[in-house]
Amino acid sequence: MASTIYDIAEKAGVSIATVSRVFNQSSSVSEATRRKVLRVADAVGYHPQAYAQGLARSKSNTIMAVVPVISNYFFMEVLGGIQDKLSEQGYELTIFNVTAGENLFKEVEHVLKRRWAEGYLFISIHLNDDQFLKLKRFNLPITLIDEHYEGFDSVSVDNIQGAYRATKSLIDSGYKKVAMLSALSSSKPIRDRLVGYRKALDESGIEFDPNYVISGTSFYRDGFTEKGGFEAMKHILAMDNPPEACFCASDIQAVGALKAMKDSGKRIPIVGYDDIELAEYIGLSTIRQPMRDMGYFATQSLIERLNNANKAISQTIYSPELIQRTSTF
Amino acid sequence: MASTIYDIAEKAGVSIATVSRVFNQSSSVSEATRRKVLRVADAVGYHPQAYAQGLARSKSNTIMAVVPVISNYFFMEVLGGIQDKLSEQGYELTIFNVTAGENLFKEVEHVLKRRWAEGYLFISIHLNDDQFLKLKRFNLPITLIDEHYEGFDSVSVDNIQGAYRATKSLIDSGYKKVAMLSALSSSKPIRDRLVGYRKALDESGIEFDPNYVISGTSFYRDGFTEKGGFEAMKHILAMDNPPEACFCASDIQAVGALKAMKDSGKRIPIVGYDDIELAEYIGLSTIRQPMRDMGYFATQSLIERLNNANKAISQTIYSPELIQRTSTF
DNA sequence: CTGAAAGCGCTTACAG
DNA sequence: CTGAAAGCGCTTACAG
Repeated sequence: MASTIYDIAEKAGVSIATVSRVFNQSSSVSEATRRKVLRVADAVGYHPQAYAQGLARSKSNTIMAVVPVISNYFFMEVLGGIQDKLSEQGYELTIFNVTAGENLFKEVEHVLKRRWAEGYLFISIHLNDDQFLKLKRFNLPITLIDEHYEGFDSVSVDNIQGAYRATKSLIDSGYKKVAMLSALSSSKPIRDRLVGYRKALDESGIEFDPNYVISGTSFYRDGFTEKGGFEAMKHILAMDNPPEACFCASDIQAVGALKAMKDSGKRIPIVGYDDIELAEYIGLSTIRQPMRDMGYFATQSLIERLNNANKAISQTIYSPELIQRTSTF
Repeated sequence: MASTIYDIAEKAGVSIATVSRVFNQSSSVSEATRRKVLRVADAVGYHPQAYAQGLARSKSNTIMAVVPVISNYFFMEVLGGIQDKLSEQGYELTIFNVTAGENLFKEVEHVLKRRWAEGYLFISIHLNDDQFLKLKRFNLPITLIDEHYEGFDSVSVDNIQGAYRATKSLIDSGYKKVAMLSALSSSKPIRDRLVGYRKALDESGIEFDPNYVISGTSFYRDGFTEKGGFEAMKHILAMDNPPEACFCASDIQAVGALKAMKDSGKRIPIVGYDDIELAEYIGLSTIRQPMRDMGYFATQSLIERLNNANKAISQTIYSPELIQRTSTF
C-alpha cells in the first residue's frame, strides 16, 4: 500500500540515495531531478517514515514530556509553554504518562530505555535520592520541571517560600488562627507547602496545631480538586474552634472552598496557590507560579543542551509572588 | 555508549535472535537462557529501541492525538479520557499539535505521511469536504472527536442541539431578549451554536438581532477565554437596549461574564456550555458535554478498528444535556 | 550532481 | 529451544 523510497526512486528513474537527498534539504541535487522526484512523491503522497529515519540517523527529532497525570490545570499550562517553545523549533512532542506511586521509577526507567526521544522534560516527577542518582546514570538530556536535583537542569518554583508568603500575608492581616487546606500529605508539593506554612507560623510565634491542617477525603488527582477543597472547607467551618483564615494548597481547591463558604453562609479569608487564569475572575488572592514560563524556559534549556552537551547545568528557581485580590478581604 | 542487542547477545553467549525472543514474550526460550539474557540486559540497562522495533515490525504501537491547541479545558478533559482508556491497553500516546488556519490540512497531511502511529485521534480538527475526502484516501485508522464526517468513526456532540436547548431554556423562563455571548465567528463550534441559538429564537417567534451576538476583541484560543467573556459581557451591559438574558458559548467565557456582571453590579441570567468541573462550584447553569467520555469512547472505537479493520463505521453523537444551576435564577 | 553499498537495531520465518 | 540470514525503510560516507 504505502510507498517507500524504492518505489519513488524507480518511478522517478533515480537511485534511492537521490530520493533521500531530495527529502533532506542539506545535500545537493540538481533542480531538474529534485522536481522530478518531488512530482512522483507528491503523486503517491510519499514522505520518509519517521521510524526508518530515526533508525538510520540514530536520532528521532522528538522531545518527550514525562507527566504523572494529564488532566490537571498545572500540567496544562506547563504543556502550553512547552508547545510555545517547540513550535518555534523542529521538534515533535511526545507525551508519556506515568502513574505516580509504587512503580513510578520503573515506568520512568522503561521509557528512557526505549530511547524514544532525544531529550526529556520531566514534569512534576518527584523521585528519591536513590532514584535520581540512577536516573543520572542514564546520561540522557533531561530537564526537570517543578522539581530540582543536583546534576540536572531544572526549572522550579520555591514551594516553601510560596506557602510561607501566603500564610504570612494572612498573619500580617491580623489573623492568628490560620489553617492550611491541604491535599494528599505524601505529595511533594504538599510536603513543601506544609513546611512553608509552619515556617510562617513559627516566625510569628504561633503554635502549630495539626488539627488546622485539613484535607478532603477523596484523593483523586492527589486531592487537588474542587471537590477536595469543598470537603475540607466544609469540615473547617464545622469545627468547634474554627480558624479565622485559611491558606489553600491550590487554586482549584480554593474554588471548592469558596463554594463551601457560600453554601454555609460563613466566610473566612483565603489565599490560594498557582494563580490559574480563573483566579483573577473569581477574585482569589493567590500565589503566582509562572507555569507557562516554566514550560517554555525548561524547553529552551533542554534544546540548548541538545545542541551543546557540555553546557553548564542550570537550576532556575522562580520566586513565587503573592497576588492580592478580594478573597482576603 | 548505549548497548544493542548485539552486545547483549555476545555477553550472554547467545544469538541476537534469542535475545530478541526474550524481549518478545511470545516465543519459546528455555528458562535458563532467558534468565541469563535478562541478567546481562539488566546489568547494562538494555531494552529494545522503539525505533528499531517499529521498523522491523512495521508497526509502532503508538496512537497519535492530533490537537489544535493544547491548553484548553476541553482538550484537557478529552485527553484525560483518552489516557484512561489507553492506560488499560499497551499503546503509547503521542500528541501532535497543529495550528488551526491556513496550513491546518498541510500539517495534518504531513504527520499522516510520516506514519508515526498506527491509529489517529483527531480532536476538534475541522476540515472542509475536499479535505476530508483527501483524508479518507490515506486509508488510515482515524477517529474523529468533536467532529463527524461520513466514512469516519466519530464521537461528537450535537452543538446545534446544545445551543438550542440553552437558548430555549432562557426563553422558556420568560425572557424575550436573549443574547449570545460568542467567540471567533469562523470557528466551527461557534457556527453550529449560532445555528442552534437562532433556531430557538425562530421557534419562539423572536426576531434575530445581529447586535445581540457579541464577542470579545481578543481571539486568543479562538476567543474561548475568561477574558473574551469578560469583554463581551462588559459590552453587553453597556448596550442601549441590553438583553435580558444571555447564552454563553463556553463555560470559561461565562466565568468572565460573571465577573463583568459582578463588577458592574448588573446581573442577567446566563447559561454556559461544556460543564467544566468548575461550573458546579460557581453555580453556572450550562450544557453538559461528556468530554471525558468522548475521549474514552473514541479511543475504544479506534482500538477496535485497529484490531478489526473491517468493523462497521460508527458515528456516535452525544446529546447535550442542560444542567440548571443558580446562574439562571 | 549521482549511484552502489554498508549500516542503523531490531524481528521473524526457516531450518535444525 | 536456538541460530543464520533476510528484511524493515531510511541515511550517508565513499567514489566517480
